Amino acid sequence: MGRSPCCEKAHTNKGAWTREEDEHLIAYIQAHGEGCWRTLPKAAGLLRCGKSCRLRWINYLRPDLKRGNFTAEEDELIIELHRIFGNKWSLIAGRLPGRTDNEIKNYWNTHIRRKLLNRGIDPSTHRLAKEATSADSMRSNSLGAVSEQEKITRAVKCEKQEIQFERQCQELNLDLKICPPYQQQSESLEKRSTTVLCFYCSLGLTNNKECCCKRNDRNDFLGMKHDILDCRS
DNA sequence: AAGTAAAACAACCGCAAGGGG
DNA sequence: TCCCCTTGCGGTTGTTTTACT
Repeated sequence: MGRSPCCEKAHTNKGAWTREEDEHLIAYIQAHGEGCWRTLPKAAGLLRCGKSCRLRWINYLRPDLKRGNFTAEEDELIIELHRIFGNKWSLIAGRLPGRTDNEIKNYWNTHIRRKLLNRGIDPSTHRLAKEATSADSMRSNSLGAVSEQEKITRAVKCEKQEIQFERQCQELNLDLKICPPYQQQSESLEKRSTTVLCFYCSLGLTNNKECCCKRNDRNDFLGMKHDILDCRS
């Protein structure tokens, strides 16, 4: 006795959704809201698995989705967020209104990866490919015919590179606590909530010289307002 | 115009987390 | 506390579209 399958595979459709199925799903969710995905297909008269319905709704049918090409600013934002979060597509999607994790993931794999590679940047580490290669080889090479003194020298060099990288990360404000980072006590919430962030401040690059918003509050890390991390804003 | 390769997009699958009984 | 169920996530695969020869 294992757990029951998520759906009766013999009686469910697979593959591309038809217009009719889309209409059924939209109509049902508009009437009843998003609820139990497991029971939804039957209730909506769909021969689909609940997971499939959920995916279809979230990725393509939701009314708040933004279709169309990614802008250059969205590109850069995705790159910065990926540097912070890694392959946490849902977290990244949470900072890009109207975009889904699946959409971003596909876009990353088909466009941005290549774009970074063309820039000589390793997409997985966000470091210069040469730099990453030499750092890695320095680590792996330690078994070769290298003197103890040389090993120490290389280790120190590696350490320095890592410290430098960490400093760069710190500039991004990686404090991922639920509460926002340090805030000036004198600021009022009203004032903060109406401030529009520039691209750099929205990423937590609070001291970036490219900052153009010149606002007083530079602590609304990734759009966190009023002490709440709104991942699906 | 036809065939092929590459790119882009859509959907599925398996797993893990969290909640409730 | 444990077990089961549901949901959500990330990786992967399959299909369609576009570009090129």
